[in-house]
Amino acid sequence: MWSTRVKKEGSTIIARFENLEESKQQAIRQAALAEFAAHGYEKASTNRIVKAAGIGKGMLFYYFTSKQELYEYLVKYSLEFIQSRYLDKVDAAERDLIERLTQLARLKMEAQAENEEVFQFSAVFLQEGEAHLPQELAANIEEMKQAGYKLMYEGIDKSRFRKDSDPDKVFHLIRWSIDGYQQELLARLTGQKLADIDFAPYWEEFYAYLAILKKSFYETEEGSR
Amino acid sequence: MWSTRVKKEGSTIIARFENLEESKQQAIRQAALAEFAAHGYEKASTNRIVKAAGIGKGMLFYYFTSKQELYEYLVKYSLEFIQSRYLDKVDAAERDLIERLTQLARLKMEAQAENEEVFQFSAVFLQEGEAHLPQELAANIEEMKQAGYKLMYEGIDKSRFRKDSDPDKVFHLIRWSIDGYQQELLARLTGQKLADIDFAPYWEEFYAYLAILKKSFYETEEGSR
DNA sequence: TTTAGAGTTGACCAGCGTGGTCGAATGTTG
DNA sequence: CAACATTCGACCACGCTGGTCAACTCTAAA
Repeated sequence: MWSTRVKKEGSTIIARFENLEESKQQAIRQAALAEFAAHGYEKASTNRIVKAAGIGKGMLFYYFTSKQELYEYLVKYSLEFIQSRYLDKVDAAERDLIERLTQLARLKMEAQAENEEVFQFSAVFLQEGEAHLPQELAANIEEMKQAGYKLMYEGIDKSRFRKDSDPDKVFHLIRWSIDGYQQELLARLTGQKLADIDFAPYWEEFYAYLAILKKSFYETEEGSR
Repeated sequence: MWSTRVKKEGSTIIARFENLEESKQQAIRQAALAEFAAHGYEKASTNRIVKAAGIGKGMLFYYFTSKQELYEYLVKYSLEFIQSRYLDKVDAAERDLIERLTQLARLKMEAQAENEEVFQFSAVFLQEGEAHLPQELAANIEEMKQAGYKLMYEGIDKSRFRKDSDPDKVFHLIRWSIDGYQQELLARLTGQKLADIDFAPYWEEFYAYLAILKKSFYETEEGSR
């Protein structure tokens, strides 16, 4: 049936994995992502991965030739996930800083609720750097970093900020404030499954903070007064 | 000479360590702090510690009966260090939030420059929780957490904030802003020895941010206008 | 000079967890 | 039936673990 790719000459061993039912792929991926996220490359254990994934040891090395290849696959997968489920959704035409950051926060939250492990794992491979990775993948990581950077810093209309202060500094103060709220919220929510949480009350709280930020850092609309 | 404590009945094995020359104690302590900070309790290696400290394997277990005891000693040491070199120096009578946070930031920076490893290690044992620790020490950790919390949240005069916004929210926004600057500065400075850095320009930059915060979040002094 | 004992070393130990292999068992397909 | 893909976990060699200990040096008192 779907065995075409496997039978062909030049089929990669990894194709065996990609032709698995999605639910099984997902189980293995999540187990592996969580393991690497928790321990980093060197100290991650393939034994713990297979146990958590509910498969025999042999299968992991039937799907992937080595721990290394598994890791590379996960990096590639995470990169694609973050790009398509998060970065691509951002409207770069939004020139208002608070609107932009709110969008970033909301989309990231949604993507994170969809697959928490990917984001935890990405923190690991961003920190571990090029070690254990072919240069091509390392370049892809750098690209994604750049893309994220642009989404955060580029095309913002700083003329809306209060005129009596350095707009670059105001920019950062707003960014830090929103980051701070996000971080603290995430800390408050540790232990719970993100996907199960009703975020409505938190968004309300968040908007109250934004209102204060606008009042404090934006030029008032009514000229003098 | 200083062998009195060792010869006495009831002398602890750890006294051998405490009677060493300070420089040697320091070498061992720093090596161990760095190792535990980098790897956590379980994955920290006593072999790497002795190598980094420049002593033979045997000596570590001559000074400390076990890895566990070494860990407990380091926790105790770090607690005392942070208390005496940081928390105790804070002037809790300062009721202005920005002044208080500035003080906190400055004192923490100074203490961190004095012994970076202690702070990195403290992040580890705060996260690892009570595991590997006698309840008495765990209680001490909790005390220090509380003390830190009070220094950050207690006795602040929120009446100075702009009247048109929820003072608790303004409080947090200011806190996040200052935290954000501190974190970003620390990130910018990774790799350099904190102790070697001339912080003067950074403090200047910091004060520029504070001026904006005051202008934006504090009630203006000149009544109406 | 002898000697007791503190200080110091690193080879060594049993044990465990590692990434990876493989023969055998079990589908699945023709 | 045969051919082949899939699945398993016992097994392997190995590296590193926390901890021990016989041997050695150093110091200082007798």
